[in-house]
Amino acid sequence: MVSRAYTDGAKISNESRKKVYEAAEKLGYRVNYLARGLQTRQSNLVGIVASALDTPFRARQVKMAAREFIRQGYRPMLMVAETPDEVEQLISLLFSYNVAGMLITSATPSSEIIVESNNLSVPVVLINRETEIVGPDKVQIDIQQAGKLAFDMLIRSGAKNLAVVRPVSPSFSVTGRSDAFVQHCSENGYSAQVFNAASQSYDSGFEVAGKIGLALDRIDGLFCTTDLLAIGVMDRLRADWNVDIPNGLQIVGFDDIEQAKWGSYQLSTIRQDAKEQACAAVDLMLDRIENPDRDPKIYLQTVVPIFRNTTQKSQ
Amino acid sequence: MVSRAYTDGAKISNESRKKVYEAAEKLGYRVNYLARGLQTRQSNLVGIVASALDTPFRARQVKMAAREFIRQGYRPMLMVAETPDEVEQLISLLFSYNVAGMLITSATPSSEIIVESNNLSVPVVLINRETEIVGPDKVQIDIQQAGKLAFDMLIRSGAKNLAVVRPVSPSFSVTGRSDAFVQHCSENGYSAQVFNAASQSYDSGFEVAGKIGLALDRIDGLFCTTDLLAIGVMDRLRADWNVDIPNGLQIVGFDDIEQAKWGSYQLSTIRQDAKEQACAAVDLMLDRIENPDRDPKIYLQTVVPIFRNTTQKSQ
DNA sequence: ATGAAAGCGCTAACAC
DNA sequence: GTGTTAGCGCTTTCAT
Repeated sequence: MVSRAYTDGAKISNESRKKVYEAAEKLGYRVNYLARGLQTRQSNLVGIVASALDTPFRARQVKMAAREFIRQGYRPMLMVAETPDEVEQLISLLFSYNVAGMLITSATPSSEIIVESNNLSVPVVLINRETEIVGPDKVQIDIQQAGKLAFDMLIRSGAKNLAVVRPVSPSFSVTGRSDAFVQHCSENGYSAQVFNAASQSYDSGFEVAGKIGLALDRIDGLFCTTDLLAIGVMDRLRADWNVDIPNGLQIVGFDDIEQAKWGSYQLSTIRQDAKEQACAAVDLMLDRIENPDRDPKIYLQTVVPIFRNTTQKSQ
Repeated sequence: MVSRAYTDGAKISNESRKKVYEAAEKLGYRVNYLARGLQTRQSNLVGIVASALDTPFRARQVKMAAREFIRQGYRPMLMVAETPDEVEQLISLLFSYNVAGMLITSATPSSEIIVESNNLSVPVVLINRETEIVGPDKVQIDIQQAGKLAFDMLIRSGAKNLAVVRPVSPSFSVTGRSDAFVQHCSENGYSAQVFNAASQSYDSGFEVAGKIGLALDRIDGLFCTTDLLAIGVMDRLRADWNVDIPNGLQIVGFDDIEQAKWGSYQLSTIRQDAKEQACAAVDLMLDRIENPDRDPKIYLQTVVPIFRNTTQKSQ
């Protein structure tokens, strides 16, 4: 009886429904969605597994994903995991909550856990992660395009001697765009010096800039694979080597985080749209929920050039 | 039988337990925590209601809270709300998921919803929000101490003519610390000019710096109520007025976000520890869950001075 | 349109 | 230590 009042399209008179609502109001009654889910055998809980949540790009990505999930009637549980081990554990936990799906934007989970998600048939979508295991849908930037774009931006702005800064630890998206850049350079008859940074962070950029400073006479165009790296590099290069950017060195970053616009940097960069990414990911998941047996899809995201003041005006 | 295998301290032989586990492994069985919660009438779901998740300080705060919840065996649902209306809606939603409690770090919810949470007896903890309604536990910075500290830092560094930048829209924590600063100035025989910024953001800082630039001859010490404001102010003041910081103007920020350390800023600031804040909040909530009838508590957080390069060395 | 009963996956309580 | 049963809050089905 009460149940029908809260079920759309159930057979109940408006009169009764109104009565139920009034009584509910008085008693502070709420439908228990968890119990409902038990019966209907579906859940509108989803999981978001993320690392480095306090990093500008990731924060934006997660915010957008959470909003979109909520907008679509799903409730995201937030799992923040830094290490691969943690990722595994938390994913495993999510299984026990009967999540309708999960979105992963952190370390890539191991193949076993992906297999498990296949068996339990909970949809997984990976953002900017690579894995050979089939099953999960994926949202990825077009790393080839990204590499080409970085090359084009620097060359068209007049740079001739190229270099790239990338984190040491391999990652589909970040070292991937570096590789694509290098490859594109050599295909076009340029060589690119590569600098390895410890991670993707500002600090790593600041640190590796020590090495870049030493090589300044052989470089006039630098692709930094994340904006944070770029900003760290800029700060160090200006402070310790008094480098004039863009006249002494041109820099292109990647991500287009909020800070790239800041007056001290005005970084020319390549934007990956966090909102588009997040929405694509939840769309894929919802689509998979409706249609569990379809083949895995990849949403390939196009990346766009943003010219600010760390590159020279192209003629 | 199966149930006992997964219940700590249940009467079951190790042998049986092992058998159950093995069978579970083979079948891919998982305990359904939602169903368990239905029976035990308790849930380890909690809600985190946050706005401006893509802002450095908030991102860190939410990350820490989520991690701490997970560590303690709770599962946070993330609700991102920008407007007060959204906050209400999402809180209301959370009630239907039988959350064990909720942590709010966004616009302050209206009193009705607080009353409702009291009635449903779901613990609420507010971070840096004020409300006259009793019920919720609170974690707050000590705004009096904050105001005094900002004053002391500037005065001890040799500033004589003080000013403060604050967002127009009143907020317990942010305009509160501004008010405390102004009050503390006047108690000590100083006057403080106040500049109103549109919001707490970098852009607002950048914008209001237009007005500050005009008043530069009457100011040598500036308290910016958030680091983002401070950074925006610095960028504009350097670019358009060529101000020498700290020799021409000393600046103290608030929060100690990651970017405050960056080479271009090296902002002297007042740190509120996001991790401490988050942990205090979840502690309060868990304590309230165990002891639902205790009186509301306030955790008053002490704030600490960080001297970098936007203030002069005190003698 | 309404009432009654069964059952979702689980635990608690009571027998043995 | 183990088997059985009732019931958490809900929806669904089958009567009425």
